[in-house]
Amino acid sequence: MSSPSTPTRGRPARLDRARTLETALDLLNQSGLDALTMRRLADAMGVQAGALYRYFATKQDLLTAMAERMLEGVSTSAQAIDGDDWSERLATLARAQRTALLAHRDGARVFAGTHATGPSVLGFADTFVGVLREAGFQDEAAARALYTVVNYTVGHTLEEQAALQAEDGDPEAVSALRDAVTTDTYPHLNATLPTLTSTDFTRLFEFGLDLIIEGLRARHAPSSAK
Amino acid sequence: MSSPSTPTRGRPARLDRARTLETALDLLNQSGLDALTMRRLADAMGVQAGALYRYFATKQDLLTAMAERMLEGVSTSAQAIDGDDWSERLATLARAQRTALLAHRDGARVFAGTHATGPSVLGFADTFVGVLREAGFQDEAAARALYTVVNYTVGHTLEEQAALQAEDGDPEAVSALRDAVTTDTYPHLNATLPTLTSTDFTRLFEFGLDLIIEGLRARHAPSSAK
DNA sequence: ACCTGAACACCGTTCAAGT
DNA sequence: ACCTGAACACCGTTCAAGT
Repeated sequence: MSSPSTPTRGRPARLDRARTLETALDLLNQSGLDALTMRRLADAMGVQAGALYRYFATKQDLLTAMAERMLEGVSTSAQAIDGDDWSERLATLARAQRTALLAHRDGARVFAGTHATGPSVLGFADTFVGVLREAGFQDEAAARALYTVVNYTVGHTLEEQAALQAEDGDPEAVSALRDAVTTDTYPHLNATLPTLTSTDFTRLFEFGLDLIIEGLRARHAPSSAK
Repeated sequence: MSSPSTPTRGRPARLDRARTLETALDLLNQSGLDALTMRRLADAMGVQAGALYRYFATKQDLLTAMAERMLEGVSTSAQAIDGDDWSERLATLARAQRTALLAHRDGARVFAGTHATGPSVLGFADTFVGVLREAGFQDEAAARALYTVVNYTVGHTLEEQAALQAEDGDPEAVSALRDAVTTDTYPHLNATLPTLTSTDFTRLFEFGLDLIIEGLRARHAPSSAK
């Protein structure tokens, strides 16, 4: 409860959780997740690698804190839009999560690889479930819908950021798919190739999000039509 | 086209892509992705680590081949169920993908971390898009629906396998969530806690899959009501 | 042709010792 | 109290040299 970060009478610490987290997120944006090592982070902080372990028990711990930090403020984005119906508020929340993950290089990979349970993540989840419960959905449906939307959003953004990285740096992989599909072996992929290789990820995300919300609407038994 | 694996007159090779792939998947099941190193795989094959690079250019290459291998046979599973309507065939395909990923430890993580474009993956995609096109969906909708379902399935299974690992080995994390939620800070999470912490992942997967299919049904303009 | 041996340039993590 | 220095036990990848 008081180990580091408590004001003491010793030398002022060159390290602390908040500054380290900030530097780690900067490093992530500049170099990507694969290049984010404890040694490089320590270097950026002007310190030896071992010193980081006074503030983060493991690298996984650091990544979890980063994931939590990335979602800071996402839940409030939907409260601003009050008065809208539940479906629009849900869509706003999902879009806010995607945007938050996209805001950092490999953001979806960091989030998917951790199990953050800080106030940002829990606040987001609570707001999400609240929107549905107040709209008259059953508790079970509301909780399951949270997972559906979050898992879809993370899955989509994972794919989106992977595709963005494949574009620059490895353009062979894209044309490799094109070549493989351009035969009579995969007639349906061939026929839909323009859409399959489209880079309009926002449109793609909206399509799936709309399907899920439409599905929710179908099982919506309005008790109090607010 | 003929470098290794072609029958030659030299010593019989102790290594080849197929056997190495098999061993890698076994090792994955036994020890998990984090313990799957080139050195340990080489050890299991009775060979030095460097020798693996005659068959796989990089570790990423090996993982991609593993992902492709994992999805072998998933597309045929839906062809067996002929005569069903498009929605049931779609659900069968999605379930088959989840099952294939669940069949290997960290299967979803391997799949999400690669960009496999082999016949298993492309065959699956072609079958999926074909079901929708033949049901009368527009090309654009069919292609986008593929991404929606696949991204949802991967996102869900990623979460499912992560939760399974968190259960045994790190049971504090689960109760940590319970403790954090059991306050008046997150009233909606508190009210839905039983569903949120349920381990019936099949039911959870079916819920989201059903929402997506219901959403597709809503925009289904039947041209030929087969 | 296929594999070994050894190296290169790294990793995450720990911990006595310094200040 | 906070950080250094150095070590431990590893990594992925390359490549001359052997057989």
